[in-house]
Amino acid sequence: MARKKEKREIILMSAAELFAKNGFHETNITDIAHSAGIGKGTVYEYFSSKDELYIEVVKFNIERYLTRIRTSILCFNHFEGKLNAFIDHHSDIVQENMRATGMMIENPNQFKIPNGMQEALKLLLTARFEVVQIILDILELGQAEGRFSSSALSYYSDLFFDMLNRTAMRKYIFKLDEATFNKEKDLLVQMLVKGIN
Amino acid sequence: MARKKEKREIILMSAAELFAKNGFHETNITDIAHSAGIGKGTVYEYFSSKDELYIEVVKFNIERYLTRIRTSILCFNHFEGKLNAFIDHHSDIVQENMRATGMMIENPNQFKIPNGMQEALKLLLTARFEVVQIILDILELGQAEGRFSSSALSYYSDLFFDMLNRTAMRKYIFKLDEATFNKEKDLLVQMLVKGIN
DNA sequence: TGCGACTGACCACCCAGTCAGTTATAATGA
DNA sequence: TCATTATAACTGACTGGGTGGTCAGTCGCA
Repeated sequence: MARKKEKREIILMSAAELFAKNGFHETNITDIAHSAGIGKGTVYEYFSSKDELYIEVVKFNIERYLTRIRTSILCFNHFEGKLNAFIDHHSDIVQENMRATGMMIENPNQFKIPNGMQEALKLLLTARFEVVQIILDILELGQAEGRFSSSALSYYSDLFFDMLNRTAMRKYIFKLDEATFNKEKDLLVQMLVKGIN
Repeated sequence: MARKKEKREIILMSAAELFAKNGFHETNITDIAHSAGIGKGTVYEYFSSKDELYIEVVKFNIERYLTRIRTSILCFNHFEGKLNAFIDHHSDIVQENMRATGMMIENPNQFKIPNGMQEALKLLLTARFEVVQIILDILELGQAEGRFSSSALSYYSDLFFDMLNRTAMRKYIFKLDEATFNKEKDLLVQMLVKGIN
């Protein structure tokens, strides 16, 4: 029984890696099975279709992301601590698996998704809302601390998610050294704090 | 002769529309041909493969986007005018064809692209650089006008492209009325101007 | 009448999903 | 402890559907 759950996890991890690296269409079930060290048929013992597997991978990634972010900011009580923890952990996750987080940005831009994948899209949209809500909570805490006053924190939260994401990606894309990256993170925070009206 | 070029354009437009609406994999040549009002074989008189057609569509979209943006900001001489023109026209283009511009955001996030499509990825990355350069020029103009002083305008330009894009997309996603959208555009500009260090 | 534009039936290939057959594991009993 | 059986887990050759690309033949214009 534990064995069953364990193997499911292995398939999920292999699929997550391949989907992340190559995308949905360029990943086939045979490759996933091979990467998980099992036969193709076995995949279908655990997941009823490629679409379902993809949805489960999305769920898996979202779960992992949210858990990690929520845990990381839990131990801070003030605005600055929470914000920095969020920024650092988000950056780390992007670094480790750019596409898994990228999906939250990327997929919601698409109108039509293959076959039964509307489900995956909904999950990603919901996940984005949850992340933005986390950011909003942090900003409201900052507001309560008198850092700024604004009636548009919701808009800024939404924007900030993309700003942070781009900042984290820049490190990867432009192969920035740690010092430059840290400087950009500072500029990001300053822009947020000073820019909010 | 003119006829030949004209038909090529028709195929390109049909393909652009379908790729934009449904994505690469969910668009097949038969549909493109049908939408262009021609037979499937004819498509291959003008384009050697689906990949090449996609690349040409990407070029076509980029060209159209850059031309329009450049033209729109040309007739302004000062920071504010140029910035607002850029914002408005970018928003309009996003509105008209969200995915065509979205591609500039979306695709560069992918590492592996199907078959001979690395070309398309390179084009999109280059296009993004060009847009960011346009923004940078505007910001430097603002700096020359004494609006702000910073040594990181390049970073802010890069960030601003995503900020603007998200702002424009919010209008569509959340079906914002014109007044709310205008308010968010104002907040965006204020955040940029006040947030730059 | 010749030539270029056009066509869609056809082919070759890919791949998700199936299933009959095999292997591992657990259960039972002597 | 081991033989036997039952059940679950596993497998990969195979199938069917979908689609990119071809090409022999048709059409229409000069």
